[in-house]
Amino acid sequence: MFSLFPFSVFISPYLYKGLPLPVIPQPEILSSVVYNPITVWTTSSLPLSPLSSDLSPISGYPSSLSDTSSKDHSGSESPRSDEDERMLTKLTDPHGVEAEKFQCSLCKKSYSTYSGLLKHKQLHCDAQTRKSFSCKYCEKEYVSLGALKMHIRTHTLPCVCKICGKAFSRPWLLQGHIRTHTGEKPFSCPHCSRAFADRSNLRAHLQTHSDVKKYQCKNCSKTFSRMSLLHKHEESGCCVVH
DNA sequence: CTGGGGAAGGGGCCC
DNA sequence: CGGGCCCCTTCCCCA
Repeated sequence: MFSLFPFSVFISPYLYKGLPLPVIPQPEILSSVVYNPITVWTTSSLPLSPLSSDLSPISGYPSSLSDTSSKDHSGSESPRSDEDERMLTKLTDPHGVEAEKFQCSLCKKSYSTYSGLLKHKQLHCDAQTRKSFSCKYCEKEYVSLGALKMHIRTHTLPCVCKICGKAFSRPWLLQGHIRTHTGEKPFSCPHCSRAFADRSNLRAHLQTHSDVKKYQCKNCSKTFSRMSLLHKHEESGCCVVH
């Protein structure tokens, strides 16, 4: 479904990623995407995220801005995993007699067809080996220990502000918080004099420079700069079927 | 009431 | 596996 949307008309996150300093792209670079957003979203047609990191870098921009160094989103993923390759390996005995061709890497059961193996994995092995990590502080569950540990930090709040004592789950949250004390605003709007302590807030601000807002009510076609404003609008009754 | 800014939370990805 | 950084989203407050 995502292929239906011309993502490239939006600000590419790659314009920001990987820059050593929070350098904001020059107006002439941003202008075509900031001032002329062609597409608006409705809540029913919204992609998971209009500025999703699945976006392709805007073609034609300098590579220094589209950043291919620190993060490679160029779609180098292989169509088939190593495990799949192993599963597809033909199993033959030392005498060359072909056995069942496809073997489960987990329980070693063999199947004559790949689809048979896939079915087995989906219904049996994968389900059995799928682990669940539960938080001891709440009822959340995660499929990986790392994700759980990350979540637990939201309970333990190990990062404490030395100035006011407020605690945060992650260092960069604390870092952002400290800016509220120092007044540091490293993210400047290229179109006005405003500056922001948070990059996301700058991104939201950039929408206010756009003539056409990208979040559109599917009923009255009114557009909004933020999804939250669209939600507010819809909840206020515009989209109620009379 | 609406729109915008400030602050913060949480998931995903890369190194 | 953990840290760092990315992103989007949400909540609150104010003009």
